[in-house]
Amino acid sequence: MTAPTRRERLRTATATEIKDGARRLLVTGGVDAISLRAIARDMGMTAPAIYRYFPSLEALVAALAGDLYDELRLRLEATRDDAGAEPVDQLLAMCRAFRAWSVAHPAEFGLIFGAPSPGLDGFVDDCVDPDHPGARFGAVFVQPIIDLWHRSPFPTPPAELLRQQLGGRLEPLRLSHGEVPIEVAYAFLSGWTRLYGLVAMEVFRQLTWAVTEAEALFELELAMFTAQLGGGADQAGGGQ
Amino acid sequence: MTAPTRRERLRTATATEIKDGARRLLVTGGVDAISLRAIARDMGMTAPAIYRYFPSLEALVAALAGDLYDELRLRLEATRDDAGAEPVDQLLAMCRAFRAWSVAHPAEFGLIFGAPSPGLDGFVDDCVDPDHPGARFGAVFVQPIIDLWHRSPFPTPPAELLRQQLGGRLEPLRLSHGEVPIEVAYAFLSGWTRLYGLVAMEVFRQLTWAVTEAEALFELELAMFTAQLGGGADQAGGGQ
DNA sequence: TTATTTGGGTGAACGCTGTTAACTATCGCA
DNA sequence: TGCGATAGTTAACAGCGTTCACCCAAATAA
Repeated sequence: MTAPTRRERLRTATATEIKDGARRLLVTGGVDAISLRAIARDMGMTAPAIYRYFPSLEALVAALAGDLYDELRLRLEATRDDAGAEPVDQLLAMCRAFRAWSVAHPAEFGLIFGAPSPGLDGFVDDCVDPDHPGARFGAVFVQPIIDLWHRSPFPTPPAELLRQQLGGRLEPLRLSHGEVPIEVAYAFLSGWTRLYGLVAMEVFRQLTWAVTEAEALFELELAMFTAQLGGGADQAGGGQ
Repeated sequence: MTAPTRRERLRTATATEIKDGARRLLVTGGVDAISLRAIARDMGMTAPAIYRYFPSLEALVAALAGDLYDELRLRLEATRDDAGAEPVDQLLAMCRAFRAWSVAHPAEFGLIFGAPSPGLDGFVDDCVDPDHPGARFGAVFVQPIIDLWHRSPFPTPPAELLRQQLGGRLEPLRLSHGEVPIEVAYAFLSGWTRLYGLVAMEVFRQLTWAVTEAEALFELELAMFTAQLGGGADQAGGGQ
């Protein structure tokens, strides 16, 4: 790991400038608005020059998606580290931070958590690799749940039932986290899908026909979830 | 409502042929692959002719989205009508049918339940209108839950808490369903977001890094949910 | 029956897009 | 000083949504 040469510094600087331009277009006009020509125009370049940095538009978008996963994960890790030692407090803070980032960045959320366009199929399917930004993000919730489980086991379906129903289907998870108690694995999957569903429906505006101010519903669900965990420290409150 | 003239018949026939072509392109190549020129080519026409039927590509995609909402809603209504008189059985059958349709039609699911592209902003925001296909679809789950609530009230958070937290924010829902008990409104929102989250994560392949065969997880969650409703008729089972 | 209006379809064109090819200038190194 | 890699250029191709002017056949009116 030697110091980067001048060439390398310029190269990564240009690459991030390209990705910044792509993100700006993503935010203002959606994923369809990301165009090599527009990015190059904003940079005072011509479009073919971008091919020195990314082999195609889709590869650029995939790289941007990876960066967004990392940005969100770093945000959640910082939130966890600031939330004290109680795992339940860490989890609550992370859930709120996840929603806050998602609501504040709907276009970015849509890119990484929405319907994968066929061009990004490769990117999303590579998630089986534990080093994939998507997998690294997903894993950020696992450790706090393990901690919580060891500190004060929360009620779950009986382990025999879980083993029978989920059994060997959790091997991808085990591959990245070693031996995770199956109750923890289930709690993670159940909780993560609930969190995702709630936030995605709000960001995608799928609830406007039924409810206004989805944040109230979010805080309510959070309170119900912690109550289900066996009554944690911070219940309800916290959301105005 | 007089009989349609010959002109009108031909017109609607051509319009549905256009939408069929659009759907075919959606399925094979994603939403980006829907192009007026490709549709027209497949029909033996030229692209500008389509403008006699739809004012723009986005309008065509919005119309297709509306049709897909209706298709899914009709499917779920048929499922409900075939599921006997017990509301809990109706709900379980509808949940399974929702997942089955979504897994079988990932591209269509992505169009109507994924990230809304800025071009479809108008379409999704119009969901506040109860006659909007999206709102009509969402409402399909409400009535069975009302029935279930009246037949055997399931445990919910106390009504005072719900009123305090959700209060007037449910007016859009009330607008389409009249006076819905607030416990029912909460149960609907909570259950629908859970169902959506689980199915969307499977269809969008957001769980591949953690679990294989998401159907097992789905059936497990379904069993947990019915248990939470106070132990229903059909528990677990049903999914191999 | 004849004249006319309407509606559906065509062809050409504009400006945009991703991508490739050939070419050029510059930077870093021996 | 000279050479090779690197980063950029221009030109071009094919495809896209969209608009315009035009045309023809079918339905309608006289």
